[in-house]
Amino acid sequence: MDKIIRTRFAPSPTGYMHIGNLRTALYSYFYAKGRGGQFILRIEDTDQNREVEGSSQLIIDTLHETGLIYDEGPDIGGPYAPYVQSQRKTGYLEYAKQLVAQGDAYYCFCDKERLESLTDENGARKYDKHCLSLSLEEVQRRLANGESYVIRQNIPDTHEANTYHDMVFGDITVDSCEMEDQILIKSDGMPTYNFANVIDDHLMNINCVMRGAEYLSSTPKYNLLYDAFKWERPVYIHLPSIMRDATHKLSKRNGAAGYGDLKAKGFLREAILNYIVLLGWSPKNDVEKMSFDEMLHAFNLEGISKSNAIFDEVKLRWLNGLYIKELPFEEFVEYATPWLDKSCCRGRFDYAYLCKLIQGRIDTLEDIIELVSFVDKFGDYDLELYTNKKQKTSPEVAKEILPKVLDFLTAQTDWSEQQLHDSVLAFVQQLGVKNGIVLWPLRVALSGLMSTPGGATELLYLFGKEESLRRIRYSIDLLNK
RNA sequence: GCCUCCAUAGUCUAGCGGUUAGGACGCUGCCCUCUCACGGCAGAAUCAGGGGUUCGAGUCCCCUUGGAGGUGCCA
Repeated sequence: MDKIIRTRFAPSPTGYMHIGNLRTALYSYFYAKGRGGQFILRIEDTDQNREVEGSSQLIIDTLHETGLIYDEGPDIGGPYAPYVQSQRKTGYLEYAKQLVAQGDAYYCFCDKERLESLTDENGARKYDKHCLSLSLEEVQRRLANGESYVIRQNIPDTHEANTYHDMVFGDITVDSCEMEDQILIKSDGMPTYNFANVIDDHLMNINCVMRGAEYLSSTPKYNLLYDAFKWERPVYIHLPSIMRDATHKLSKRNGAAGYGDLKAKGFLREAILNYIVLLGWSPKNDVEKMSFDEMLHAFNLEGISKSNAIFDEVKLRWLNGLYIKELPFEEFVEYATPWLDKSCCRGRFDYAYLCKLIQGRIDTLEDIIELVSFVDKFGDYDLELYTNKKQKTSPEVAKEILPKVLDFLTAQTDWSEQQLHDSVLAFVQQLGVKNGIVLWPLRVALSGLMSTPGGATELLYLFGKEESLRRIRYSIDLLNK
């Protein structure tokens, strides 16, 4: 019987939820949950200097918001609690000591200066196993002296091929000589990521490790650790990076690299998740728009790409636009309201009607602000706007038509949307001209713009009778100047 | 420098020895239309280069080139 899959998402609390990390979490969640497995959250905060206040909560909140519900984690506990590495401190040193006793690790007292002297002309440095030769007595003596120390992994310096199988990249082989005797326990007593990671994954029964490809070449070192403890190695799934462009990783410094940044720019949760699941994975059936559930069931390892993917906000916008258009109207109004409050329409006009006009015309919620700004752009405008070849209109035509329209509208009592539409069209028919002859000049007269979200009759309704008539009169004056 | 990995249009990708190299974003054109947008249709655009292997290579191998990652008391 296959054992159940246990994956973990193990971010370090560095301040924000990077899109790449979110994708790793998504894949891990889908992989486990799509196969009846478990998904665990563990905070890797062994570097106390880099920890950013509040990050852990941000991670937890984002996971909740995106529906990546973990079975065990810092806030909900679980059978292997605690799920914050800094709180698990006690065990690591003991495990390291076990390795020392076995000869798989050793105490090192080298200071920074000596370490730096080992740096070669390329800036690379490989520890020379200097302290490996220290006698047991000397180590005891220096330890008793309270000298500062670290514990290093003892990796054979003979040429040995270390091979493991990665589910995405296939077999990876690294020569022992290429691996440095990495530090397991830092001088502050904390384990390094490299060590804590292995210990905790084993202790927490993690049998499937999904993470960024930056660990591809250091994984053999972790495997040596698993072997030294005689623990079973997990299944490895390394993921390619998400890039800003061909040569730069997506990062905080260059634009919207965080989930929160994207939300702030008016992207919807569903669209963000849908887009990033496709960045590096393909269902291979040409389907792109998928619900969370569909992604969960479709996700598989075969579809994971080996090469880095460039984050394309333009395509995200397209997908986001799709999601916005499909939003039930009431829901869209809810999403749009805060943005309308931030726009020049704040507190003016019928929000629901505005929403009706804009829902199909935006890709992000942020677009609302610009799209809706047309209401305030009315003023002196270029009369050439009345010239439209296709509609066969010109300033002259407008000058002739507009007063008639004004009279007609002034007499119009029913200002409901439907009535407005019907009676304006009936009026046009009565004049015996084509729709464009009236509608184009009217729309320009109402907006002073080349294009608007909504046509003439829609603008009439949006602005209301008083404002509409005011604008038309203004435009007639402008034409007569 | 050394090590590991990657390489199909501008971008995300399908392809797993025989295809008119498929889809999507973006772009261009047309249609629809009270403008814009939506929608519909059509189009331009890709196997990094060079060697092999094979009857046959985008697919397998090697080299070159380009790129990413690693080479931390960061994760």
